[in-house]
Amino acid sequence: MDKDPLIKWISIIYRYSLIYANERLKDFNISAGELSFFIAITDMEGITQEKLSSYLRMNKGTTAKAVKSLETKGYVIKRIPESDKRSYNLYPTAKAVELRKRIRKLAFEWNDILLKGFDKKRKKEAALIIEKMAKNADMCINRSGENDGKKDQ
Amino acid sequence: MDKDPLIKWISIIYRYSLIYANERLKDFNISAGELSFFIAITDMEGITQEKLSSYLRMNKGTTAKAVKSLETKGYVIKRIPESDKRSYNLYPTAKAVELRKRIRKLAFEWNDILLKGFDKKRKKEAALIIEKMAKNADMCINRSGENDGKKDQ
DNA sequence: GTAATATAGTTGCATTTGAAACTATTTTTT
DNA sequence: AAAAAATAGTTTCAAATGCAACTATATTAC
Repeated sequence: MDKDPLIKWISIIYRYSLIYANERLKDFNISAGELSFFIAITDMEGITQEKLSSYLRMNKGTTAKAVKSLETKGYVIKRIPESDKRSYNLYPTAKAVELRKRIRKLAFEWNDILLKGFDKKRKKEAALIIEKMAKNADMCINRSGENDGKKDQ
Repeated sequence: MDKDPLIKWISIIYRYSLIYANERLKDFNISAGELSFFIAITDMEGITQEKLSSYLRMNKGTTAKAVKSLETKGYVIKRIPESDKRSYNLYPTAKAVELRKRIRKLAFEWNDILLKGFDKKRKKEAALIIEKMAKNADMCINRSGENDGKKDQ
């Protein structure tokens, strides 16, 4: 039954997700690694890199590189707010906003592939389980997985 | 509710799994990336790199590098079988066999962390769901997710 | 039995990512 | 307000991985 640890399957899902995303995103000149950043920035205009890192649980170095790349590609604009000159507010360009729906759709199509053969109830269950597992992992690594990485509501 | 695609959570679980494994494996001089290879080789003595790649759904280049590293570290021995001089049979060294139980335990401890707060039934359900999702991904990318990556029946 | 094809592995290059050291700014201490 | 600490980003290095081109051996076709 569980002769293989979960990490084996998680690893497969993750790596194949990247392969899928890279393939589907080719036309947009967006890489798989940039996908989550693209979505988050178009969803939360003005977010800082710090918040973005915490939202996606990404290392801030990784965030810096992804944002710079999206900027170079013309999808993101960085603006230094008067209130804090150390930070950037990140805004999607018109070009990014225009693509937003298509990119999101594509990301959710992968959900459908992963959940193929699941009935509605199990789909919901799967999403809850995955999210809970991620929060458990977060809690273990950061002792802070209880609020989706956002400021506490 | 599902404003974030599953890939966001999968990505977190995967990346945090690596962080956890790297930390826990430090003393053994085994890296997180080598973990699955280590486990598979100690479980299936004599397996070829080809089979290993297909079992773990890893690119064969990645497999080559991981195996070479485990060989350098003294955990794996490669033997060319008479039957096919292109291939290698991979065997764990005594040192690897000795560590096997501890390494496996450590990998499964991560399962417990991921599934913390799940009752027995939901744990089982979670494992099934994850495995099914991986197979769905595999089917999508390779059209071949129905037999655990082993030789086709 | 040679030529063509397939299979097993390796290597070089690129991308994704984390860690740690670094810079610059802001906040806190005293 | 100067010193110390915290915060936001950047950069360098290394690991994990996929891909594509490559070598070597085996199998299949003709």
